Amino acid sequence: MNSVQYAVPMPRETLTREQIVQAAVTLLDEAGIDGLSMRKLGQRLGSAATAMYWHVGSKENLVSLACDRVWSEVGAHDPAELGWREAARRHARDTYETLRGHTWVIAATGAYFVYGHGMARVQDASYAIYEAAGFTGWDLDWAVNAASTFAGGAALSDASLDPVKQRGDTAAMREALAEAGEIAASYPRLRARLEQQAGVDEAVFVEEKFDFGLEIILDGLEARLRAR
Amino acid sequence: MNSVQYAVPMPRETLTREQIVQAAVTLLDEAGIDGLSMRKLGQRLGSAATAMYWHVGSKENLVSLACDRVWSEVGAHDPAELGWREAARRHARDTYETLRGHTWVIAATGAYFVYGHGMARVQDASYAIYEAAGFTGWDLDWAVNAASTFAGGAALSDASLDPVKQRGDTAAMREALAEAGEIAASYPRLRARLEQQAGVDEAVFVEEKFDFGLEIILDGLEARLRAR
DNA sequence: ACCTGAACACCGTTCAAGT
DNA sequence: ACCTGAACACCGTTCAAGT
Repeated sequence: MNSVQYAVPMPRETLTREQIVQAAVTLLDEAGIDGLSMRKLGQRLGSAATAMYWHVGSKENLVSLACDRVWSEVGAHDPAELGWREAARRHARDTYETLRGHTWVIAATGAYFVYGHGMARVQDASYAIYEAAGFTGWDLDWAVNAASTFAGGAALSDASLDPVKQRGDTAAMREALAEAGEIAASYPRLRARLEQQAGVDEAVFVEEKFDFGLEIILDGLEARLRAR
Repeated sequence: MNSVQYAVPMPRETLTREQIVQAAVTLLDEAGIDGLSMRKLGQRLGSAATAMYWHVGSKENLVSLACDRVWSEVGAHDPAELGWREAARRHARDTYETLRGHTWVIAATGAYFVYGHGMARVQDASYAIYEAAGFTGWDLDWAVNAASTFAGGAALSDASLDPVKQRGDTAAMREALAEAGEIAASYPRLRARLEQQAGVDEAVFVEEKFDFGLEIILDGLEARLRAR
């Protein structure tokens, strides 16, 4: 009579670390770094908020895992096949695009300790590219750093607009934006540039801006190689 | 008999917006972005946490004001006096050093909308420098962007170690660091570089790394100017 | 092995009330 | 004009207890 002691666990599969991290990424993409809470995440997964602790240990670790999952999206670009400069170009663009799709990674990186295989693999790939270019020793570190710092900085620029996009419809936010515009307009050079930029397609603008900086850096690195 | 209706306000000066922002910067420097709370701040200032709302409106606005106070620390570097390249160099270094002293600005920039006169002044100064170099139109925007994106990216790199430094003494943190080391060591190129870098003075390392990247960018920009 | 619920010590913010 | 205290709706995390 009590052969079935409790609900059979058949249709209700057990929670997975992978599943939790995936849900966290989705929630972060939708609601930003402040939009993630263990309770909201639990609600989405249909379980208690505290169930997650068994799988991921802490919120910090969960965010770190989520970041690493994003880093894993960055593709591989073989310098032997493409030539180092083209591989470097694609690697940097790919990194930037990936971070742009998950801007909360920037805020997370500043607030939590983030490191994992995804990020390490991207770093290693970067070293492979600049090694193929001919850099060795400290110059190799510097070259890798110049390119990836620029990509990270570009992502930071984008991330700074994220809080606006996240709640752009509130009155307080519109007011803050208007105030920022007024401040910028009170500096002659900024006003002139804003007038020039008005009405330009932002997507194209951002793309060209990134490509210009990237080519500048690749030019500079190539000049260093020749100077040897 | 009731001529003194309540405590005379003589020695107890009134709270000031300036005072609150200053205390917030100090607290943020000490405890990082997660270390700031309205209650802790109120405690430091000897008043109720809710007293701050009258002066700064919200935590978001307070953080924005704190960031702008940091931006105000960046100095002015006159291209007419120093030459554009030296002015650009000092401007970028100054920006980087300032952000390095207040790494929470990076996390704050990703989580809140941050803009103010301090930041606008730094941008305007940057435009002045690259205008003096001879850049005009969109190239001027791109040149300003290349340099400041690199400085921001370098600050982001530093900020990523901030969570570790903030609570480096905990067992969980040491474990996380050791795990990160193990991960990196499993990639051949990263392991080789880590072995090379072991025992090098980190301060010098960081400085040289930044200078290399900066000169690369300035080289690249100068080449563009010549190509016209 | 995996999950729940209650509990704890925190948060940001609002608002009526005080001086 | 400026500040307090209580209150509200949230947090992350621990832990005993359940299945």
